[in-house]
Amino acid sequence: MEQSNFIRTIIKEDLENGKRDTVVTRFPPEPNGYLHIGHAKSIIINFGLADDFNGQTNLRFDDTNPLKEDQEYVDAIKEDVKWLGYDWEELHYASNYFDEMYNRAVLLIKKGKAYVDDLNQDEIREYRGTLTEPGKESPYRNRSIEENLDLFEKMKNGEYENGQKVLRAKIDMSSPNLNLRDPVIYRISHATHHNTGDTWCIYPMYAFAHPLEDAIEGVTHSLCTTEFEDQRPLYNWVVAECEMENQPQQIEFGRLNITNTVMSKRKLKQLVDEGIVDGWDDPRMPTISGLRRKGYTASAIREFVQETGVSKGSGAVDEMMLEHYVREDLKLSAPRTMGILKPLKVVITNYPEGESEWLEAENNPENEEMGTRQIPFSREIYIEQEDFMENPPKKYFRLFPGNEVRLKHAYFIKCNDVIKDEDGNVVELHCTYDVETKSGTGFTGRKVKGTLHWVDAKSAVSAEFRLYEPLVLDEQMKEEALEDKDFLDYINPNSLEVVQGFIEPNLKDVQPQDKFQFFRHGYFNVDSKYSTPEKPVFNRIVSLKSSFKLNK
RNA sequence: UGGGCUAUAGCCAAGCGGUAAGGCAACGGAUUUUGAUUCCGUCAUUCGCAGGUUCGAUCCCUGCUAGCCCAGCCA
Repeated sequence: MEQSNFIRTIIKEDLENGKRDTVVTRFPPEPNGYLHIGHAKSIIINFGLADDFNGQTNLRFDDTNPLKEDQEYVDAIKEDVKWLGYDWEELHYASNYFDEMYNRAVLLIKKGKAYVDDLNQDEIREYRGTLTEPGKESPYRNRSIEENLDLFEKMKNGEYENGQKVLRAKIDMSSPNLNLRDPVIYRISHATHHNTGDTWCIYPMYAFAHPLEDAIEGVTHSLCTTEFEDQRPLYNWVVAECEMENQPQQIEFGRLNITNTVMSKRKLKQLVDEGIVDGWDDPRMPTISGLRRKGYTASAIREFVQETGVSKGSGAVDEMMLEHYVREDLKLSAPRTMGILKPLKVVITNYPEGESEWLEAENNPENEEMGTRQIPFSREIYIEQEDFMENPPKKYFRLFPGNEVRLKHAYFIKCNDVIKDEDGNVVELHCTYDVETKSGTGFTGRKVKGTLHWVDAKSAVSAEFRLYEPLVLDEQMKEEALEDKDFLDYINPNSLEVVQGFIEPNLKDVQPQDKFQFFRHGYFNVDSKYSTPEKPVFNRIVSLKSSFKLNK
């Protein structure tokens, strides 16, 4: 059952009442950075809606500003869209329409609907007026059509410096909608474009270019975010005055916000440029590539976005919801295994020295098709440091002196002695095991409250685990407003914790992007950048939910 | 304080004049060799507020209030 939302309703009506007989959407990123999960929402809405109505979706690079764009971003964007599971019908570049756009601008001039302005940037701003006061007309506003044509051509021919002249639409300097106060539609920029090279030195502005791109491609429903709502009258003006055959309809939806998540390309780029993160695909980044490297699956992202809905609201979705969908997705597909993040050695004093045995373990008790594996067990093992307390509070089910617990897939052990170093730190535990309690034998003689995961010390494989927290926390960001600080001053110092531990020997050949559940720790992904055959590196995708709270 | 937009549970969100879907979170309880999962149950007599229209209003009208967006030669 597909969810109901206002855009779907509009499209359905357009189809039913004959306003449209097909649906064409487009995903139009500017190649000036990597895609983030907010873009994923746009992708899913555009491709999803077109799919549902047997329409088509194009990928179009909105590359009208050579100063900020780069081929690297074009490539990354294509990869991310594909990885999310979508195939575009046609691939376009706005820059391929520069000739057409130029001609349409000339048409506007000929119709007396556009003029070349000599005002500089500051003057244009002053003449624009304010939110509450109307603007005033530029002294160059009433140049003759011939002069405008001549000047515009000279702009194109490179006879002026950057900023010396612009082409403006002639609309209404007193409009309450600032976008209609003679918006600039072409500026001079002597810059090399990633696609058109040095062919052009004038480039169309978004407000002029975007509606033309949509119209040229026959887009029916041009879906964008709400900050473009005020541009809609201008969008329609451009389509009409440029006499475009197709008339796309712009519809705006609320952008995706997630708690404790930076969702601004500008800020994300800042984090990358200043080296605060390890590139656009740093697992802490909300980029598609970052989420992928962290271990998120495309289907989890799709589920999340779909369940999160489409509306015009501007609220923030709880990050817990994103985490929920990746747990849900990996629950049956990720093998469940044991990893020790912060090891504490345990010697089982009554286990024969030099001996070891193999124990059978299910790979996923909720998915029997995943089969079983054999894991070694012997006299010395590692358990988690936090699974032992010398002086536990009430309701602590794990190990403490005199207490007996179950070792997952193995035996019951009881803690007898605590070995400490000179500083009083617990460095080793001496326990005894009970042969009769072996897993799978159906032993019911007595019960224990806790089950611990463990790894055989002799055969354990060293591994690195990377644990993440949000890069910035909303609570701390609130102070930013009060204290006039940059958001970089609020980077969470605990956003990355690296620990060295152990994994089961049968995990020694893991490959990048392999995903596992380590019992009680959560879901992990083999890092695609730092993991090596000698030393696997695991990124924690998400922890398991836990109702356990240590109250001291 | 000009214009545009939005207000439904702690969060996201259906609902389109006939008496409040769903998901996340939370909280009980059962099962459990992951304090996980699973299961069962609880969670808006009321839809920002105040009026009005109507037999009947979350839905239509009016007026308030709150929040978001707009003064790039960015997109």
